[in-house]
Amino acid sequence: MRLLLVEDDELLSAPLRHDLEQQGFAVDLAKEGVEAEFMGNEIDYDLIVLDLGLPKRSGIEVLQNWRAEGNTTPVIILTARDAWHERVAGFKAGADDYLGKPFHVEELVVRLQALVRRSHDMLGKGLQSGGLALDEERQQVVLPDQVRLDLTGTEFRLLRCFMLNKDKILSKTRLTEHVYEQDFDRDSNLIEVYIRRLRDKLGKQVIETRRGQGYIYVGVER
Amino acid sequence: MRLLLVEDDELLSAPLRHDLEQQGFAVDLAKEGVEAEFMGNEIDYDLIVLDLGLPKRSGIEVLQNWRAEGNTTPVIILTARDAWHERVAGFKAGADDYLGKPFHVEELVVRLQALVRRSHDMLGKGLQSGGLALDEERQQVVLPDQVRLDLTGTEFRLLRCFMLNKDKILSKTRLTEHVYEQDFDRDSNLIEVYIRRLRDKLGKQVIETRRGQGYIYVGVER
DNA sequence: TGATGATTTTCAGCTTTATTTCATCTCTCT
DNA sequence: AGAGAGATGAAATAAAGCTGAAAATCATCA
Repeated sequence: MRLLLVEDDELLSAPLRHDLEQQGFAVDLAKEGVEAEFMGNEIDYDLIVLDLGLPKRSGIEVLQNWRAEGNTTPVIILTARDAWHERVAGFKAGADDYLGKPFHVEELVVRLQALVRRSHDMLGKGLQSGGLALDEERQQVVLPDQVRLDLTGTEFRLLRCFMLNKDKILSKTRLTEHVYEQDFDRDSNLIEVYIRRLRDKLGKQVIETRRGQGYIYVGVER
Repeated sequence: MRLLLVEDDELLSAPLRHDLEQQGFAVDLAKEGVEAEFMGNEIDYDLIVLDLGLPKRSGIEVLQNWRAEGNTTPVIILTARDAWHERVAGFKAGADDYLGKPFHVEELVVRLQALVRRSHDMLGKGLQSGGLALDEERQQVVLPDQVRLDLTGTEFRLLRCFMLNKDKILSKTRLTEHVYEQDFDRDSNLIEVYIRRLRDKLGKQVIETRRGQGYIYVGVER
């Protein structure tokens, strides 16, 4: 899955790139508009993540030029959380989706996967893993017997993180980083509390404890 | 933009499907009448392209059954160039447009886009969703028992937005964008106020709250 | 134009729910 | 047994949403 990331801010692009690669994308990085336009046209990407607000050439313009060239690669744009006009302009220019900054990497990944699925016409619902399915639309988890449970925002993000990393150990710090924006390192047992809530809702065995290392999502057994 | 293509001739459907997908439609294919009828009723398509002259069940019959079910998805029918009687029958059965075979794909795409626009902008006859119907003329909502309620302009726009997106979470910002043009003062509880008014008129359960996410229209229960 | 009624918008206090903290308990490893 | 890591339940805090009423706006018509 080849992806072009257009982002001028190194502070943002470096970790983002890392996370996306973690998720299995082959990431190319373009740091400014002209370069982005060239790469987007030359290479056949599966996806493009475009940060609006580039220095030289505006992201909108780059996108317009791609579309004018007949390039139909799915594009998701990143905008400031409240820049409504940018989004509209983005859609008009041919964007397929947008995401407001700041965002959780998981959220971006989910949107990207949705875009890929859409563009491949592989209609499918949400993320499925270990016998559970996530319904992003309604922020619910679907159990094997089709029963749906409501989750709170934090519970949902945490569970998504687990489901994206089934059978992998996730340290508490890693989980904290993914569930909460940015830093956040207060010494608190938040993760423990939410692990408990998830276990209450999904069953105790779904998330195992690896003492001293973290937690691991093993899914529900049949 | 989700589209159902009902076409039994593989030689025609395969390239057509490809072209439509190229144009940005998510295409589902039904190869014969019974299947088509089922899919059209189960899935909430934006458009249906229906080839008359299916083997088992006639396309006309399928269309009639959809309409009988209250399904108002825009339907464009494909007929032989000279079969004017089929066209008449098609319109009587509730088709929104027709196209004679053979045709250029571009022509079909243009008609489809026009149809979408028409159905989204004006919804001429009346949108039906979740047991409620809208009377655009009189700006009223029609309850399952045929009782009519007057709505104010804002209430009406808001409800229409919900009915077009049944069972989907709509965030307050998204709703604001639909109900009010352009940008808008962000910190105001207008949406909450109008949600309340709608609930007062339609019943509390019709619109559910997904705290932190938005609202979701689930229709009236039977 | 100015009065009237309808509709839209604002506001402040209230209720509900989610998040976070905290104190205490339990387990496991040495 | 003791120390560290995690679990648990309850309580405090902070958000998000709800509500009723009043103020502002708009439309209509005499």
